[in-house]
Amino acid sequence: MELRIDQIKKKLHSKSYKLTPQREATLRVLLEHEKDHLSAEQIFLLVKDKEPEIGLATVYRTLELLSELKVVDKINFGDGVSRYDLRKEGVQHFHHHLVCLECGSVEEIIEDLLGDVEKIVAEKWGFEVRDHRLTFHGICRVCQQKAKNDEEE
Amino acid sequence: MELRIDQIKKKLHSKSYKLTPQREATLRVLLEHEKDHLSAEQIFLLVKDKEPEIGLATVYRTLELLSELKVVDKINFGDGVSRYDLRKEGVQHFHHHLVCLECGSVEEIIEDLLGDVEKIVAEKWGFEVRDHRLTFHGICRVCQQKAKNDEEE
DNA sequence: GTAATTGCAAATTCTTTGCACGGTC
DNA sequence: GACCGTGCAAAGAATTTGCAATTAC
Repeated sequence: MELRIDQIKKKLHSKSYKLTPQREATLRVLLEHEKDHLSAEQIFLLVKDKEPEIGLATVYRTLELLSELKVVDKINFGDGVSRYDLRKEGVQHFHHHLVCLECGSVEEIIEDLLGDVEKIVAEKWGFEVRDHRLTFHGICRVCQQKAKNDEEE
Repeated sequence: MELRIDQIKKKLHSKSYKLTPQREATLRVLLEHEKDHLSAEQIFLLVKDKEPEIGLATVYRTLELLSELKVVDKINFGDGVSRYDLRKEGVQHFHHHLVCLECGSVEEIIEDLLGDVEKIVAEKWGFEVRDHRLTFHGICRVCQQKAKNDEEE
């Protein structure tokens, strides 16, 4: 984790941004909740535990900055809020998501399933792919099992 | 087009909703702009030409209703607004999008490129896919050409 | 007739901005 | 001391809601 923070610190410095305590606290929250797809508000509340003085606007500004540096990705699952997701280290493509329509859980797929598809898009549509967003909506394993159990009753 | 409206009318009635002039005008706008990914505001302005008395709230309520009936899909390209896209008739899956980072154009891919990927998700993650959202961000053919021309100058 | 629907304005929610102050090299 | 970054409050944008009046079936 310290390593990760250090890398990001260098990235900031290379563009003459500073790693302020507020920014570091925000980063730590993101690192501690890598799988959670937090909203700005949720991040703000968690950061407040470490840095009680921080304001919501600073969190927004930090997240925007980290987006710009490609440290986080801003995503949107169709509820009204933006969520922020740390880029996986060393993984070039943005990961995919499985959103359960039943329980709302969000699972991540780190593997890149779109290699072939991107090739097709490049060849057939002449489109140079830089990034992608792929989300599946459906029923997760747990809820499928639950439905099956309910039937048996 | 009249056929399409009639089908939707039946769908509404089957859930004891009415086809009001406002709803019909909204539908007509959507049908006339099938490729355009309009925002609620844009739809509102277009509907106003047909039904000057309509209010923005009604458009929002209509779009929500049509979403519920799976007549339209609500999508989000990461700018602050929701956009609404008519479901293609007879096409089960939701189509994909190519968003150009340079000029902002949005192209549609109607073909389903995800058949194999959905199979993998079902087998490997035990996830029952109901729908998907796939958007590629990159550089469109036109902007690639433009960049090439600029280089040559 | 009557339950559904509308328009309007006010309220909410999420996010951004203006600005004076504080910290850092 | 210039400049970047911050907190706060106010502004802004998108969407939702309450309600009295209206309308489709």
